[in-house]
Amino acid sequence: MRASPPKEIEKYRVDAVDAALGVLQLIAEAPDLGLSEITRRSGQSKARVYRLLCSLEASNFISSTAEKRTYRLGLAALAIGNAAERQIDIARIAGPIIAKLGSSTGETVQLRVRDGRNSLCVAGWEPERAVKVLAGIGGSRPMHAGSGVVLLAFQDEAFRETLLSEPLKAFTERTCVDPDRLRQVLANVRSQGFYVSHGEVSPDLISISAPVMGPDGKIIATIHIGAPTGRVSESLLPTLVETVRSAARELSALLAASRNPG
Amino acid sequence: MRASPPKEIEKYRVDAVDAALGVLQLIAEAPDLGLSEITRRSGQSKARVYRLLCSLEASNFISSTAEKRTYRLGLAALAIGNAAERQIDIARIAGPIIAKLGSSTGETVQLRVRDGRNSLCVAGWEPERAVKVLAGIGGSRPMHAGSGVVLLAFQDEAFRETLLSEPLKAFTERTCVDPDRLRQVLANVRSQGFYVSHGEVSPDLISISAPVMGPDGKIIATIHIGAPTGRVSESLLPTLVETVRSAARELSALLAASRNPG
DNA sequence: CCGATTGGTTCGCTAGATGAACCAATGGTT
DNA sequence: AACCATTGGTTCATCTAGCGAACCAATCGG
Repeated sequence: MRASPPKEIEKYRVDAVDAALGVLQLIAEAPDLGLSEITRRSGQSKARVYRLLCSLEASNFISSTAEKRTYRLGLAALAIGNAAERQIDIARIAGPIIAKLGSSTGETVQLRVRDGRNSLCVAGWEPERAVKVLAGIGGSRPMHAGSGVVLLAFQDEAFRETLLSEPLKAFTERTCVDPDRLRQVLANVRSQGFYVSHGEVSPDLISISAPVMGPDGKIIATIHIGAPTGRVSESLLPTLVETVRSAARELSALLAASRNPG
Repeated sequence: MRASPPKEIEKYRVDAVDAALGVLQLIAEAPDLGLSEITRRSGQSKARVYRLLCSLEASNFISSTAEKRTYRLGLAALAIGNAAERQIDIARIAGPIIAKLGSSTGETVQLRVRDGRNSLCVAGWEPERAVKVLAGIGGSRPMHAGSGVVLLAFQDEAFRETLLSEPLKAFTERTCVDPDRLRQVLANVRSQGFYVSHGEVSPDLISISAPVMGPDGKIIATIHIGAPTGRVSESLLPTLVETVRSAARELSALLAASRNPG
């Protein structure tokens, strides 16, 4: 069977399916919208959106609240998500390590992977404290800020450059949006093997990230802890960095082991 | 706007979308199958399945392992699932109550709702013990066995009868598959307000379930604890039953409160 | 009381999805 | 090593199924 000639996924896509999945993701991001609003945001025709909604609803991927005629995710979406958690190696294997890192540091932990040009949180852990960072599992954002920087640092140069050549969104005034400075930062991350971010994603938030590498030397994910700046003193930092790095190494090793069964 | 005339969801369904969602669910249940096997199981034509797979993959709902040409759920599925967990009232609100019930009894907890003619686990909790029942979040099975009995007991009579009129699958030799006896059991559950199941779903497993009711008197879910039979002595049972029932009542109240905001 | 907007429905047209047939590559069997 | 069944992937003429414009009745806000 043909091994390498790249199969042409793009040219076989079924338009109706793409549109439906788009609507589904729209509803995931913005629940409780009505037909008209969904139509507007999706840029499709109303009749089409309505039909897609019917199909999605009939399969229980979405459900419409009885009277208000407004849509949100349904039970099938729940089921799919939980199946995904079991099927996706990294989410499953990382679980225990994330929990350990969390309870030993007492701070929120996130595991993020590249999803297209975004950084997506695939697993997380939250401490039982009044003040904490939200884990936001399933959340997605550009990878040029916060722990995403680590993810970006270890991508192919080509990918990095195309991403740097586009306008970069500033989340706070501390977000680095200058390509040249960012290039410097990325080089630093590559040589040091970790990254500490101060208020780049939201003010008063500090995060410490380290890369999870595959046996082929490619990056798989970033693991990081996030804490309110007040809780991370200058003296505490080095210990935390080492704790995060060792968790990242441990996860890298476990993943490598799982790929070569036996 | 028309209030009651039932909108005709069925007749607007888009075939390609239905087929795609079917394939997606197939992959959720049985990951790591190849094109041919998926084609066989879905009963569609190979070309169609291939196109659907392309669309699903392009949107990251599934991903194909590089060389083995085999498919499993992708990152978008994860993201959707986590969004669903946040959007679906019952899954979100039940979280703390489930955890409390779990840690106070030391046994696995499940919250199950009706999904079509099945009972679907929407949330769960597992103890940190060597021997325990699996939570199986996202799992689905017929509702005539185990805690599903409670779900069935409080459905409309019409629904109950149509379900009873069909052949009932026996999971173990203790599963009740006789319509008449089952009718008796259901009546009992309705009058007592709880149900204790011994090895109906799998041997050596006991479960104690109570219904979560809506303000309209309709059933919303069942909450139950599941334990190895050996850990539940005759003398312990009454206390456990009361603990489960009170958790169910608490959840019912919380849900009622959330529906009438303010 | 009115105009704007909502969710839902109809219908004729044709773009686009469809399935049968085909291909090359692979792997187990003899 | 020659075989055959099976795999993942591709093509193309056919015709159906999805399409959007237009429409409807029910609400809502003012």
